[in-house]
Amino acid sequence: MFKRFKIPEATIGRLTSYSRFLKEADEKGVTTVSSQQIARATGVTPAQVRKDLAYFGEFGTRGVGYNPRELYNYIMKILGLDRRWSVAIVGAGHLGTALSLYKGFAERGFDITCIFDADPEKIGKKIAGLEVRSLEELSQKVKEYNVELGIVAVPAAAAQEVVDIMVGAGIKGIINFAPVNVSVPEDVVIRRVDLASQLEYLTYHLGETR
Amino acid sequence: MFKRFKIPEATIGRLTSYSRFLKEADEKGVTTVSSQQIARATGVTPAQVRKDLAYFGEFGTRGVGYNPRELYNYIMKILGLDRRWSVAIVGAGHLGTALSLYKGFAERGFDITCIFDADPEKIGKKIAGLEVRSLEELSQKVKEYNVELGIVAVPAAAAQEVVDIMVGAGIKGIINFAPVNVSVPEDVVIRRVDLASQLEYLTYHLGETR
DNA sequence: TAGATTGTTAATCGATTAACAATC
DNA sequence: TAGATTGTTAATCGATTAACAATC
Repeated sequence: MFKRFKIPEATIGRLTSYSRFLKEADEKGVTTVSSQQIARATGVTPAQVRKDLAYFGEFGTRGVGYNPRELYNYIMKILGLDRRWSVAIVGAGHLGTALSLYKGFAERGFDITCIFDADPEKIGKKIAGLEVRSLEELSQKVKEYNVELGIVAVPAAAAQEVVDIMVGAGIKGIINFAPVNVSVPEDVVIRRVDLASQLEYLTYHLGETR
Repeated sequence: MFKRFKIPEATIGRLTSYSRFLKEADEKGVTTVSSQQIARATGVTPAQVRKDLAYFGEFGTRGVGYNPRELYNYIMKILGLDRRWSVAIVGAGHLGTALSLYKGFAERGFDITCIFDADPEKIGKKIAGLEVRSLEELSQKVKEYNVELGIVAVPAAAAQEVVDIMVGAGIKGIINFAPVNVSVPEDVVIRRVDLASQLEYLTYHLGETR
């Protein structure tokens, strides 16, 4: 879309944090921000900010700075967040339930529209106003709700099978919370979030300072 | 501890995945693995594997390879996982509850030993066999249970205050699930896990392929 | 010894930072 | 115009990969 050449993965993460600062600035009524202000607020260098933005276009005015609202809108467009996304969660256990109820998703444009589980005990129950459905219904509901993104919150042993079903139904982007790597076709984007690994980073760094 | 010079952050993440492969190999009774086998299993180059290990020492035998059990043990030591860690969770909402019940932590040596919440409605309830306690008790319980790591699963507005209490009690490593950046003293390691950002990476990459 | 694989150095690649011309 | 700040190029820094001597 915007991508003309290879963009560092880290740039995308930084754009997210720039956008949060810009939104706040706009809400405060600020009409101009400099790369230095963005940099200070997000903990990077001003050159980094300008370089990150330069990958996608020219959004500022020399000698002046950036308009926070305009730049925010550009970044949201770059990140694909200038519209809402329909998301399915598979796994209605504790984690799946917690994620279904998490308000932060809707705030960033992600609507949890359906929840699935394999356990007959859970099917039919309501979470966040949504009925938990069987995996057999997934394909149909994905079409019905225009689901494009999925979240996997099932045990490791079930993850690959669940992902296959999701991919088969046409889901194009998946977050995997199961502690196992799963494979997907080339055109599907998958990202694994490993909860235990997060703690492992801490213990390594604590050992380091000893 | 092992660190003699600066080690790439990515190396630490890769060590984690090497360790998982090595454990499996050992359990299968394999007595020798090569850097090439480790590389294939974890999706990196053999040179990368050897380089990552070289930061910490010499663990293989030239012409032969590595002993999976030995190398696993070395890596666990490097990561600070050659012992168990006591972890406190603050926030007994849906996410805090899900994390308290998550079995994957104990498997990697992390024992959730106490759970705290500010809400009087939740205090006294039991989650995963543990009583939810008030924040006033945090400092005392941290000492009692030798807590060194903490997980923050509270709303954004409460996160900084909660982190301050944790740091005051002597907790040295924190995972923050609240959607806000919090500050800590230099000697405390903090890592933020932003759930909505995970989905934002997907939408960017989906836009890219359009 | 011949074959294999490590540990390490040198080459390459990529990302960040510094510097500055363009321009408001 | 003078001062400020962008967009971009060049310099630097750091991480990955390739190559190979050491050695089992």
